[in-house]
Amino acid sequence: MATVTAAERRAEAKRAYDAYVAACPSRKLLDTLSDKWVSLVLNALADGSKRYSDLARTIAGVSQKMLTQTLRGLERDGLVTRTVTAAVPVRVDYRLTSLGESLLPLMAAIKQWAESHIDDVEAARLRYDADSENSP
Amino acid sequence: MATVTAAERRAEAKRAYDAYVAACPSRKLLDTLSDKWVSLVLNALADGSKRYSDLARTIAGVSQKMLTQTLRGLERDGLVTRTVTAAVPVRVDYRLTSLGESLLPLMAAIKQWAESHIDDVEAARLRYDADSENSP
DNA sequence: CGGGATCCTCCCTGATACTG
DNA sequence: CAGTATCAGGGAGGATCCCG
Repeated sequence: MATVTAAERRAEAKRAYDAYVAACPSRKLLDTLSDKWVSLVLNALADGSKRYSDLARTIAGVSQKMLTQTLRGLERDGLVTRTVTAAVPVRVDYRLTSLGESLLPLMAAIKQWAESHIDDVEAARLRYDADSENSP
Repeated sequence: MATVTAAERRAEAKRAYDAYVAACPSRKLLDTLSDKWVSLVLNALADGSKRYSDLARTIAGVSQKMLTQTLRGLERDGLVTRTVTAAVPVRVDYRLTSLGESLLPLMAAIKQWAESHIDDVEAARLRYDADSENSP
């Protein structure tokens, strides 16, 4: 890589995806990944396929509308597969694709970080709010 | 309201934070971390402190309202520090705290994943949309 | 059981203007 | 420069009803 001209570097920089650019597709993808329901759904599918009702039970507080909407988006983006088993009653299973599984460790890490650092954050909030009372 | 026994309360207290529970503080923290601006701001502060205007320039498309609001939230949660330098004109610098730095690798990984897998996702979308045209 | 369709309500967000 | 204040609109998201 010794002979990389400045022009080549400029061309590369121009071509590479950059999530800081508002119009860049990767920025929009980052926006969708930064959805509260996406991270929870992906984590919920960590250990194999789950039925729709299983997901709804695991992720407390999600409305069926948002769950369906989130799953549709993930399916469209190739992160989960949707399998309908014709039976009575109908059975629908969701499972991570290999692409989804490549993302899972990152989402799991975020979720875990939130659960293990919430104490630090709440302590910081108390300090911040206490300071705010004295200034105005 | 159901009666909650002392044993139940003890069991609840003993249980670790679980982001799947809607009322759990860690769930709310996960929600704030799952904010499109939060991930971008944290990434923008990766290599040292930055001024307000630097951040606004780095993160294309953010309104000053949302940037300020996001920074205030991050400051309150103890993820960034805000330093005002009395001068003309005023200078305000933002920097990650150690807590914020512990989160940075995770956010950077997400951003990088988005930039490197956007092609796969767009391909999946084309396939999904193509299939949808044949069914209705 | 697993949604689709509808309605309705905030709040997120984007301009715009002003200040220290 | 680094915000604060205010207003308006648009879409995200919840609740409800219904169907295959």
